[in-house]
Amino acid sequence: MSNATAITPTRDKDFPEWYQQVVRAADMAENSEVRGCMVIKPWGYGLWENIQRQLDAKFKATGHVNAYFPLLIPLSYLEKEAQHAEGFATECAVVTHHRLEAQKQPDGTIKMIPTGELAEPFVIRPTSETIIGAAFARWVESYRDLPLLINQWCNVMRWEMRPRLFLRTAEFLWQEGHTAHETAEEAIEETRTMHKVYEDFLRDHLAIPVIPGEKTERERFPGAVQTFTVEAMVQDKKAIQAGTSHYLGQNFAKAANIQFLGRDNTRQLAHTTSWGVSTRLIGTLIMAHGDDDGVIIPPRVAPNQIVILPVTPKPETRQEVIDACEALAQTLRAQSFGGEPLRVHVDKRDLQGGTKNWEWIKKGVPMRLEMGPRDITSRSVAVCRRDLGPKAKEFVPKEEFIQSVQERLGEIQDALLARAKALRDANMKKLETLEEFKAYFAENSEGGFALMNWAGSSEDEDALSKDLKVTIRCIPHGDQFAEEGKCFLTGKPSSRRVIFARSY
RNA sequence: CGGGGCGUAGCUCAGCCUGGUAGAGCGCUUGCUUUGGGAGCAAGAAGUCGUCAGUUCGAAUCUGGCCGCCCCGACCA
Repeated sequence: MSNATAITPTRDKDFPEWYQQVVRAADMAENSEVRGCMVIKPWGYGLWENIQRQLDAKFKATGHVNAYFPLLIPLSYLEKEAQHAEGFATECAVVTHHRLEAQKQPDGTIKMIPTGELAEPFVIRPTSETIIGAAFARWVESYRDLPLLINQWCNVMRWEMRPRLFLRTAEFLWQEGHTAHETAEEAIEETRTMHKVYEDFLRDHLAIPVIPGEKTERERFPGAVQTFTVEAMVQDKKAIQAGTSHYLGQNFAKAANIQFLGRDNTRQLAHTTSWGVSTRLIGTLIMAHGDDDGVIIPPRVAPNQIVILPVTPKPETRQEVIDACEALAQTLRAQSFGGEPLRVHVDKRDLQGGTKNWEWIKKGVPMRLEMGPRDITSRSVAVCRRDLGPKAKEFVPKEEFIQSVQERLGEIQDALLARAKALRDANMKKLETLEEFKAYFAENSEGGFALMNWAGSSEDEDALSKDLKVTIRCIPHGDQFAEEGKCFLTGKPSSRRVIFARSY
């Protein structure tokens, strides 16, 4: 093959199409016969399992426990919180029947006809605030029952108009944390804690730098009092919301009647929160780190961190090479990275070396090792780092490699974070006027994160969104965004810059 | 839900305008050659041309209904 890159088109040529091709080339997922629903293949699911396990440990460390709630939500539950109901109304799958009747057709085939209409339809959960709220109402009687700190790993369904693998599918996997607290302060504290957990996880595990901040009213979760978000920038300079945590006030407690007898012997409504990340993280990771040869997975979450490719030019030495590779794999598996045993795979398939090599490049394995007869003799391995070019290869004495493997994986992890951070910082710009703003987000311009002093209304936001397809991604936390100035649209005084960007 | 396009082998598509029941590339299988490398040559397997109906001696090709998918908008973790 003479292709300069493994993926066509390249990122520059057509980013959305590149994304689709990368997912396919990495064999992570495919569209299924069910509209909007994907099949997550082992390589993609393995990544999800690692994300899941590592995040779960962080949830446990912050005092949460896992539980599981029904997939189906009584329609009436959704009617209890008006804003929430409206927010999800247009994307709900509804279950109306509970049995089928087989009808024989004249041509001998069978048609299944739904019968047994339900008195009250169920909605397939788009999120579980309402049904978990109902459980909380039963579980909470006294302030002594609080806080309630629950997480659930599950699938949810939102009937999206335009699905895209990992980024927006009708069914997706996620975790949703739901907590109930005695006071507003404590609930807000919980919301901020989880917001921080997401920020840390994205940075330290996925090597994605994010900007933590708060959503404006317009972008807020339906029914929430405050929504916090971590916003990432991907390589086409668009923003993607990578995780959210919501302070729900007493809105859902009121709707579900989560009441407790307080320390002062009066009945009070609980303050609740919810927070979640989804398989969208995988899409974010791909768009943040991928290159024109495919995905690049940060070592901490890679299904395999190291793949060993036996080089077997002659049949008579094949077994010897494979044995040596297996032995090396065993040695490496005894080592750890990020607190977990190294995940090492020996690719013994009887395929051409180049084919296997490119396959793992496209899948984004952080490190590839090649070992052949000559390397056995010289007691060395050929080391290829995925974050460097496909041809970059370093011959390292085997013992030295074993000794330095942690450090080497750490370097890749760090390099990916540094690269993503450099991209984001280079595409974040303070602008002052509406003219500059319009030019920044003009049809053919690159765009990015525009940092703007802002004091506009939701209606102003709406207008900008319709006009330029740009929204306020967040009101960022942190001193570097605090700045006295005038709103670029309304001229009103503003003490903080917000982030505008096009988004996924 | 509006506006446009498309449904032909596992994948990407040609053929349709000018009706005569199927083709290419990639992938797959086998063999030979090659190989520190996504190689070459040869042979082979694989499609009731989305679906239902109409026109016709005859339909992938013309006409209509239905279903599905893709792109552009509104919605979105």
